[in-house]
Amino acid sequence: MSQKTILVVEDEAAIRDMLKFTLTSSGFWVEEADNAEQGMRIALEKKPDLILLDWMLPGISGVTMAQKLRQNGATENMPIIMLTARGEEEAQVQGFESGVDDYVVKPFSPRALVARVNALLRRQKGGHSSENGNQIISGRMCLDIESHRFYVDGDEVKLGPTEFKLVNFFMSHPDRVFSRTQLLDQVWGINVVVEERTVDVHIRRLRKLLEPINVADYIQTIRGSGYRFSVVEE
Amino acid sequence: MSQKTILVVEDEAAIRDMLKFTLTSSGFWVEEADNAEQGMRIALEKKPDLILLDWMLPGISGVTMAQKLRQNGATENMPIIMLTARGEEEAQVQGFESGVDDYVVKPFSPRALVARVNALLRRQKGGHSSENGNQIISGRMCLDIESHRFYVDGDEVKLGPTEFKLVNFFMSHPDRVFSRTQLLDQVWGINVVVEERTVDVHIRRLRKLLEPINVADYIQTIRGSGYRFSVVEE
DNA sequence: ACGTTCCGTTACATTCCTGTAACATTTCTG
DNA sequence: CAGAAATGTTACAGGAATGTAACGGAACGT
Repeated sequence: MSQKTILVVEDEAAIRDMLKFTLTSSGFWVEEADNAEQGMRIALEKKPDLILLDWMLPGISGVTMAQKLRQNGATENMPIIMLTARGEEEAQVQGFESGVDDYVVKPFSPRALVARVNALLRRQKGGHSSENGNQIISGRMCLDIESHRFYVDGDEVKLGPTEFKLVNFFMSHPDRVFSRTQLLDQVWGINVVVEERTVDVHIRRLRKLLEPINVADYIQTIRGSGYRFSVVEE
Repeated sequence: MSQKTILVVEDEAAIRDMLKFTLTSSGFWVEEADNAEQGMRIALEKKPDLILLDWMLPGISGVTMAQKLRQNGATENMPIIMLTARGEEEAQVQGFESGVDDYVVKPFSPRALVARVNALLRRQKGGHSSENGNQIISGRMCLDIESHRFYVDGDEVKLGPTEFKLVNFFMSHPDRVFSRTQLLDQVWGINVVVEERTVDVHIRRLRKLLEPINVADYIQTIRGSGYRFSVVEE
């Protein structure tokens, strides 16, 4: 499989260098741009496999650029990860509306970022780790959407309907904290009204299933914020 | 393995470009047509490995084209994936014509589409279940399409018309979950309007036939999602 | 016309899952 | 350390999803 190209659009040189170092060490080829215009040009020329896009850019903002990317047929399906500064909660919502696939809040750990990048690339197509396009592989776990099966270390683990949806959502969005409300919206669906604590119970049920195989700590509690699924050790 | 050719028949240029980009990035060679006549011509000339066909086309519709493809000996067994819009899906009595191998509802994620394309191409070559001529062999079962007979461990099991179609569909699409609606579309046909629970009853009848020979658990219930045919043990 | 076979529907039985509440435990805060 | 807040944990009742059987009718051949 060929080397993946990642386009980094970020005006701060320090962060850009850090990103380049992190991604290069992980085996990616990195293209750089410090503003949206240059970013667009490189996106069209080099056709990167993924774009890391800063939310705040001088001139044309990251959101606007994301929208332009989505409108152009050639760049329409490029995975985009948005970089946002802390405290821009509204920005994140708006980011999703503009068709961004994921976002990362600064400051972030390099490992977490790489995990997110890999997850997104995996969703994009077959990817390095999986041959089959419709399965998500995360650490020792593997989720096959089509056959509706879940494996840990190659052995199947039976999941109930909600458990399956939860795992599916978590594995598609690794290393990111979700509040109970967000989980209810994403997994249960909007317009479904249930107690927030219901989430806890289902997390518990999932953990209980994963305990015997020692993968329960993939699901982490972020006190005061919600839950996070992560392949990275605590 | 040689490069696979995929014919895209789609009138909207934007979607066509997006498809071409997506498929090309995944290593396919793409032929394009913006109407059914041109599509038919290319299908006959280039003999693509797979056809992506829009449901709504100016002039001759995608459905009609699919039927014509099926009637022509040269194009008879080309895999077809139908693209349908959400609105049309409901208007045209959700689902699609039999004769189509798979369908994708717009808007779709490029990743999902590539996954479907790969799955279909894999199936064509005989992936999981081996198709020798007009026989499908799966585990202890063998379905002979020509003679319209069904064998388990070499002994014939008599199947009714619907049971035969069900088994045929399941054995052609192993290890994949289908909702009741999908099964109705695929096995009963698009324009047949029956209760969803009818599927359950026929699954029951099929299981009852397979019980005496202990192969009933090839058909598995995925609570909340539908049914799945699989050679794998429960 | 008669019997057979198959189909779709319905009604009822059963299984399994879910949401909630109640209580236990941990973590935070002053 | 005490109290509060957040989360872990368990049990249970109700309900949704599915299994199952029986009925009436349509299609078909005899």
